[in-house]
Amino acid sequence: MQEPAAAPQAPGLPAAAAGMAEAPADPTETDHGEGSRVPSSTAVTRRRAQRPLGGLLCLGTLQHTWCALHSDAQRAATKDPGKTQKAKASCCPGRGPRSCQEGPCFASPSGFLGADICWRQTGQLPTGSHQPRGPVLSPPEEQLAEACGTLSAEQRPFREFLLEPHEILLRGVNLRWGNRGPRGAALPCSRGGCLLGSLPWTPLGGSPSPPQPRIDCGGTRFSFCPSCRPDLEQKILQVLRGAGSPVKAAQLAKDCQVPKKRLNQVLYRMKEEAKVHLEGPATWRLGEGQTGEVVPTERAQPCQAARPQQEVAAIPETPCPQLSKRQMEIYRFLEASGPHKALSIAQALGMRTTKDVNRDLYTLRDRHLLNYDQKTSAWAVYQPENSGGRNQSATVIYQQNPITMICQNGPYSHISIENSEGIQIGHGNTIVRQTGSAENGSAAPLHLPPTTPADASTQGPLAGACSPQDIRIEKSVLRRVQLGHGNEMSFHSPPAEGPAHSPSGSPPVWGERQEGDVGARDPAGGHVKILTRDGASVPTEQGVGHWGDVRGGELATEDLEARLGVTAPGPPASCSHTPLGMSLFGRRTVSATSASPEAVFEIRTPEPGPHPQGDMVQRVQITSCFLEDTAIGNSNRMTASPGPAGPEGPAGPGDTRRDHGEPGQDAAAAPSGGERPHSAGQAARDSISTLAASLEAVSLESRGPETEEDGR
Amino acid sequence: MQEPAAAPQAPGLPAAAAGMAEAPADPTETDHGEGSRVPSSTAVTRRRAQRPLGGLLCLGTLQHTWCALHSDAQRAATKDPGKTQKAKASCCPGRGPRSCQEGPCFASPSGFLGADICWRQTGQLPTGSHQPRGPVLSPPEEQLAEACGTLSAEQRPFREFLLEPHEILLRGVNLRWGNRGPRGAALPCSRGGCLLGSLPWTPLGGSPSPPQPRIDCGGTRFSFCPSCRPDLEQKILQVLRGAGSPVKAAQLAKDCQVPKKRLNQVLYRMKEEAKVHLEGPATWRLGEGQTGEVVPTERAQPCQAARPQQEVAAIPETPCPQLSKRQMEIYRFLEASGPHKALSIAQALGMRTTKDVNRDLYTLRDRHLLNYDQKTSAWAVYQPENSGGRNQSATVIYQQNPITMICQNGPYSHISIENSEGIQIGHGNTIVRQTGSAENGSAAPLHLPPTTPADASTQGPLAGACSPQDIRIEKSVLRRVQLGHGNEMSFHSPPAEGPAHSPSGSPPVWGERQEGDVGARDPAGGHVKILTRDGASVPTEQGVGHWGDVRGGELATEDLEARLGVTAPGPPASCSHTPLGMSLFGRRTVSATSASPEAVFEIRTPEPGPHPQGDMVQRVQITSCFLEDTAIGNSNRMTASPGPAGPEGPAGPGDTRRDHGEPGQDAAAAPSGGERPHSAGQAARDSISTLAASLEAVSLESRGPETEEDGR
DNA sequence: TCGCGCG
DNA sequence: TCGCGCG
Repeated sequence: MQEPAAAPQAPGLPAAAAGMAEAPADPTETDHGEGSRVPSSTAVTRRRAQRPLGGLLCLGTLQHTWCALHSDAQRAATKDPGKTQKAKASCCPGRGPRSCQEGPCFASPSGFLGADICWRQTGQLPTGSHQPRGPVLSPPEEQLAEACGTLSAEQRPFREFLLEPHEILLRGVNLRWGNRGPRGAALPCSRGGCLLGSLPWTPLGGSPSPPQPRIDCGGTRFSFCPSCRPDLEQKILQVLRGAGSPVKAAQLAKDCQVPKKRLNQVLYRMKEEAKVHLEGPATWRLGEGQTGEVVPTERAQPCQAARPQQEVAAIPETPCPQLSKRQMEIYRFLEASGPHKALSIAQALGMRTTKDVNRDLYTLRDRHLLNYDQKTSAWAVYQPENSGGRNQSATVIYQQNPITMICQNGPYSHISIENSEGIQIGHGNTIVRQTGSAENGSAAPLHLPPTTPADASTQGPLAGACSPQDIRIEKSVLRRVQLGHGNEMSFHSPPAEGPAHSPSGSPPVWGERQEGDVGARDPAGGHVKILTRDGASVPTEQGVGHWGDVRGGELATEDLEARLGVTAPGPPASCSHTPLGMSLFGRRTVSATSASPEAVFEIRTPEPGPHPQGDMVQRVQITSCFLEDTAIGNSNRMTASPGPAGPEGPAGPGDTRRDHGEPGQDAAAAPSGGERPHSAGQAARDSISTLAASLEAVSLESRGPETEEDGR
Repeated sequence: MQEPAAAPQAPGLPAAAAGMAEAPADPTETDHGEGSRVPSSTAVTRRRAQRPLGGLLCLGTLQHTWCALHSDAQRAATKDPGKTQKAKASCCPGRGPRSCQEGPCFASPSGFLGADICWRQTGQLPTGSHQPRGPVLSPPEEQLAEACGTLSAEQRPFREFLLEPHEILLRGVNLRWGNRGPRGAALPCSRGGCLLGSLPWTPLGGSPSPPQPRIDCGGTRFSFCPSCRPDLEQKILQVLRGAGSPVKAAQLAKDCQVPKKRLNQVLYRMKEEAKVHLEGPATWRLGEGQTGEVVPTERAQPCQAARPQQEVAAIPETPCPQLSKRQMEIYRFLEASGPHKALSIAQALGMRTTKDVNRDLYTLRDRHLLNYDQKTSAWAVYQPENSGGRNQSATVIYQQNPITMICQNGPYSHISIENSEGIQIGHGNTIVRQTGSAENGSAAPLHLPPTTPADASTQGPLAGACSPQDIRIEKSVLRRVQLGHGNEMSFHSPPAEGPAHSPSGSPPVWGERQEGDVGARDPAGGHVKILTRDGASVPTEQGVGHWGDVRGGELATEDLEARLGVTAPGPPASCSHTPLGMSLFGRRTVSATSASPEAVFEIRTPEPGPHPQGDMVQRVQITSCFLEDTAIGNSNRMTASPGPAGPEGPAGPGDTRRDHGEPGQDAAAAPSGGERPHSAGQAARDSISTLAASLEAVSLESRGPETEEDGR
């Protein structure tokens, strides 16, 4: 299931995506003067830039990414030490690009700050056996390196894949904050702030004349959101010192790169503190006692010195009035751990009574960052109900863990996933993984506890209780993914080797392709639409292809096809004029013209109400993905058993089979033979049939690019 | 083309939707004591409530509607009198609900102001022949009546269709401003301002203790957005007069119910004009020559007194279950009039002190319905900052004109359209309409000037210049619609009669249906996805039906089908197992189970850049629509010629054929025979072939509900 | 011109 | 304290 640690050069997908073990980076490539370990498992999570302006980033469209803790995961983690727990790591979470104007910036209690998901290990690791593919524990160095966008040797070929010009890599990057940096170098600031980064390949231009706090690492320089710069006071003093004579406010604002209003706010406060003196109208000089020592906030970081300043971020100046540290902690705690009463919050943050937090709680509520539920007396991160539709609550998963459980805790949640494995999206899902022994021993099984009856009871058809979903999956390798509600996943075998595991060959590149790129594989989807109740159609187009000859050889093409469930059930849909690809995955070489393959699953479950427009909609859009063991739908069940036939059978300690006496849709969807050990192919078919049953019917249609209809 | 004026009872669609001529309303139904003509052509445009709370409206999702001037239209109108010109009719255009906080409010040059699109005829009308189906010129009476939401006799049956509980009718209504009102009554103001209104079924309630400018009509009371009140100058003078002594600015702001900033803006301008004098710091008195006359601004409108409030819809007073009536009033007031301080709110709602409203205000804030700005002490409807990309700039078109030209001036503009006719969406489009004589003479041709070369020059493939579009069309009758960029529309025949023209039969109801609803027609779409370049697929599902036996008989089913373009070009896509419906329209009777038919066109045009994900996307979603003469795509051309063979040929004075020497996609898309007169069917095919050519290929796939694939 | 920080 | 309109 995991790459040999000794095969660092092995191409393929980014390690985290492919579930590879970390490989030592090529020193010539990754030595940034840091000596910090560059994680080869950097699974870069992106959110597409809403609107590129002139080919450059349009920061105005970015949104903060955030993620909420899956309550089940939390519960499980509470019960079972040794589980990974998703920690909160958000910069102005849940708010838009303008949020820095008003909103707070957060740092995690541990000092981490960023937009992606951190993982925190609670309890003990599985003894010795745990070998994270991603930085499960997010070691500071790795975290930083990842945030810097450093690519390891084997990742470098995928840079175009990982980071494309029109896409945003990170909004708030995950940089440690107030902790020790690489090699123990102190990072510039200890206070919360908004840290934004430019990407190496998307220089926003502008010469970095005024020195500003930044962190350079791996060719990427991250700049503070100027208005948030926690060192503004120091910066002012520095400028005044350097000038030697009074400085006009306008000039100060320029030098400090903050709006004049924000500058004045600080200046006048400093004036009260006699740190500066208002020499004349809008003219400032140092206060009387102010002379000497420069607070070392702007020293270049170690990695910076060694590296030319190639990339300078021209980040718009946006004021960012900050929350207090306490408020940030509260917010982040609630964000990560769900609703809590005031007392619990206080205690969780090391305080004693509600008085210690109430003021902050209400302040946060007044700013619409928290919500207070009178019924339960619980405080929770406020999630706007209407969220402006789907795009609001975009959840970008920084896949660092082999198994991600995502709970969409708001209506119209939007999840964007790449290169994940073992994913369940929906409500009431359970996942049981009995990983067989990996090929080379570098990967150790990660045991998740068996599904408890309580868990199983939540898995019924949840149409009424579920909220619309908008899920986009792009350019990803997904293994063992379940989308929908009430799914159940149980696999006991390592996933078949996909392109990510290819020990040789070219990396998959989904961007622009060069012809003759022999050996490159382009997993291509198609336009797919699946509807329940009203029937289902799964059209695809020319992008559909096959990765049939998978290197691992474990799965035949048919198996792969079956796993998506587009062919297995019933008579296969076919259209007369298409080079029909019945599989959404499989390896093949495609031409450069096969851009924008896309698959959209739209699962509509009409609500009980009278109006059809009230349908619960689950929209799943899959683009250029490699899918394996994927179930899309409601109340599905996935059981991928043997594989390399580990000692534990599918009905082993982690047996999670559903109660087949359960009436209704679920029972119908559950194949009778689901529990028996199967061959890999058989297991795949089972999983797929479950899917298909739930979806009622699936059909596929596709056209080839060469089939042109000229409109006459 | 239009209903006989003598058949007012004729059901069918709302008149504007069907292009009906106005029919005299049944006096017993429509006599509101006004004598003002009630336009039967009120096409109600709605925006669906983002999230109903408890099945009721969630007002928190409302947004201002806005529209920006189409530069091309403006330019053309400047050159060519006689053209309809889209007047700038924006309330704080391009800005959100909070825009009134900061931005100016605009009035159209002609004095129209509102959130919807106003039309202004420049030049001369076609002599005598002009009989608007909608108020082409937006006559004041109609404009006002429509804004009031009055429904005519024949519209009343469709009220449920027009106004559904979960949907918002209007955010900002289109009321004339500074022009004469119904029966020539002067409307309050002559300057730009923001006029927002509540609807009859959502009375603002409360007694208007502090007299404020408003317009009452048809049971609806419209209140000025105080901050925008165009009579602020008069109000200031009035207050200063009444005071007799200098007045502090703070007091003035209170009395005038405007923020001090806005007050000062006016005051200092008036000071320049010597109308007021700055007596001391923030202390004002009348200017030297200022004494006397009061401008009559606040008289109630005539229609209020005489009109019984029969049209009050059965919408609960409190849209949100837990909100009190008072809270609703507060919310709606702030929603309509922008941020206000508590005192202003209290006064606006007929109370006296902040104590009267503070409790509700804070309650609403705690529920994240309102926001309190400490800096300004202002309360405002809380709008989450990032409200999610696309939905932010929602443009709701209040269709009042047979021809609407919409320019999406922002990225990710979202347009929601219903029951329109002659629509072009995109950039650089032109529309030429040579309506032939209608069947009953009630409809007269509306001549639009021929396309100027300058216009045509803007119609090239505009992929690079266009921004993504997200267009949803629901439950609409669309005739002569072009979606895309650079389209050209030219039709010389009246549209075929659709369901809207049915002289008998039931009105189309797209909501819940009762079985046995014989004669009712349910235009059903399907899931459609059209892609360019990468090929195109048009899957539909069982909702696809036929309106084949159109009453007018002018168009055969095939023609209708062809006009959508799913069948005409190339070999029709077909799948083996489907009761394939190749037409997205056509009349048929459907069962109650055929909910949620939907058509989604997604037109991707890869940007010049190397990466396909940077594609410009035009997403068009069509649900339950009757489509006719519809072109979707880029740089298409529509020419629907003869019909009742009017004297003007298709190449008449309005000849707008494109330059076929134009290279590239456009030329390819233009059929060679496009300029010759055709039979209706041929013309339709032409239009469709153009579409299809531009779309490269279209395929269709669909499944019937009875075809079940059980997943094995 | 402008100083503006303002709550 | 506050005058603030400011672009």
